[in-house]
Amino acid sequence: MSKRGYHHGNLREALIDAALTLIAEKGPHGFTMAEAAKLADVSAAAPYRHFTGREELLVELARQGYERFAESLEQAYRGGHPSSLAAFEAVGYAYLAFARDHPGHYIAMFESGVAPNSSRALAAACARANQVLVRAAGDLSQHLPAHRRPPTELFAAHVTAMSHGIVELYARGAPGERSPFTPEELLETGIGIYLRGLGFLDPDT
Amino acid sequence: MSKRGYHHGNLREALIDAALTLIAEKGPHGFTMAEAAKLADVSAAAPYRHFTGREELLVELARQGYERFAESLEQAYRGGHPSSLAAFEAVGYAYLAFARDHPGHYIAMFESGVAPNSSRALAAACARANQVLVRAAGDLSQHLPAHRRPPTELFAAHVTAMSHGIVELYARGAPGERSPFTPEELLETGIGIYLRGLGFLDPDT
DNA sequence: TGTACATCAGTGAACGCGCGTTCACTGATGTAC
DNA sequence: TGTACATCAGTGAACGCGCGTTCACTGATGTAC
Repeated sequence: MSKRGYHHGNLREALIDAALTLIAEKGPHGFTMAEAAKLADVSAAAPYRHFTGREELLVELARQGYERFAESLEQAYRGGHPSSLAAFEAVGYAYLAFARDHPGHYIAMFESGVAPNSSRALAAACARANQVLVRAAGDLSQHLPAHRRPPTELFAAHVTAMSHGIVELYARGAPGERSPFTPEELLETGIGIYLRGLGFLDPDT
Repeated sequence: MSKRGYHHGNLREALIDAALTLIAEKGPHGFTMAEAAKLADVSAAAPYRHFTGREELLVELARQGYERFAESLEQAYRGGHPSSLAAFEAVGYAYLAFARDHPGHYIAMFESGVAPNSSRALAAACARANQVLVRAAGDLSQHLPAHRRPPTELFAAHVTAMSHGIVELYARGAPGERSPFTPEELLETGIGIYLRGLGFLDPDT
C-alpha cells in the first residue's frame, strides 16, 4: 500500500469493500454513499467519480457477487468429479460457504431489492450462477432411469430453494431464532432425504 | 364508515393497513411514517398518538403477521384431519397462500430486519407459528418406524426452509427471474420427493 | 337531562439530521515533443 | 531528459429533500353530578 499521494489509487475497489462491510454489518439498507466514502477515507463527493450514483454501486455489488458466486460453485463442481453425486453435494456446501463468507455480496444479490435485470452484466452473472446449479442437477439426474427423472429445472429449483431458505432462516442471526442445527447439518440431511426420494442412495440407511 | 367527525375513529388500524400496503408495494424500507399518515388521511404527527415510533409500528406489523400466519396454518392443519399427511400438505399450501395474500405481513415478518425477540408478544407469536409447523411434522413422522424417524425439529426446519426459499426466490416478482414452475408446483413436488425420501408414499410412483 | 370539566385524538408548524447529489475548484498524474 | 499542457481524481461547500419526531394547541368526546 505505502504512502499514497493525492490520488487514492484504488478508490473504486475501496468503495466496494466499504459498501460490502456496511451492508454485512447493518443490513441491506444500512449503507449510504456518505458512510462508504468515509470508510474509504475520502470526501462524500468522491464516489461520484466512479459510480453514477448509489443504485449503480449496488448493482455492481450484486454483479460482482453473482460472478464470484458462480466461480465458487464452479470450483466446487469441478466438472462433476469425482462423481456427479459428490460434486452435487460440494456445490451445496459451496452455496452455504459463500453466504457465510460473503454476506455483503449475498445480501446485495438477494435482499437489497436490486432486480437481476437491472443491467445486462448483472443478468448475465446471475444466469451464469444459475447455470452451475442447473448443470449439477442435470448431470446427477442422468443417473436416474428416464421415467423417474425430474425436469432438471425443477430439481435445481428445489435445491436452490432449500439452500436459500436455510441461509435466510437458519444462518446469520436471522429470524426463526437459532435452531439447534447448523446450516450445514440442515442442508446435508435435507438434500440427503430429498435425493433418497429421487432414488439415489440406499433407501434403507 | 359514514361521515366521521374530528376523530378518526380507527386510526391505529388504518395506519397498520397503510403501512402494509406501502411495504407490499415498495419493499421493506419503502414505508415511512409520513407516507402512512398521508395514506390514512391524517397529519404526520397523528401516528405518534398510537405508536411510540416507526420501530414499534414495524414490530406490531410483524407480530400481527405471525399471529395471523399461525391462525392460517392452524386452520389448514385442523388437528391433523383427515390424515396427518393430508394435513401436513395443507399446511404447506397455507404457507404459500399466506405469503401471497399477505405480502406486507410476510415482508414485515421475514424481510424487514425486525428481530423476533424485539418484544415478548412478537416472540410469542413467532413461536406459536413455528409450533404449528413442528407439530405437523411431528405428527406425520409418528407414522414412520422409530429408526427412520428424523428429529422433529429437523424435519420441520427442512420443510420451512424449502417453503421460505420458494417464496423468496420464485414467488413475487423476485430475483432468480420467474421460473417455469408455479410456487405451488415447486412446493408440491419438492415436498413430495422429500417425503418419499423419508419413506412415505409409494417409492415407485 | 343539563352543565362543568377532564381527557382524548387530532392539528400544524417546526426542528435537526443525514442523505444523495452537484459544482466549481485544484493539485497530481500522464503524455507529446 | 525537460517542458507545456491536457486530463484525471480528488476536495469542500452547498443544495434541496424528506424523514422521524416534538410540542403547544384545540376542538371533540366521555363522565360526574
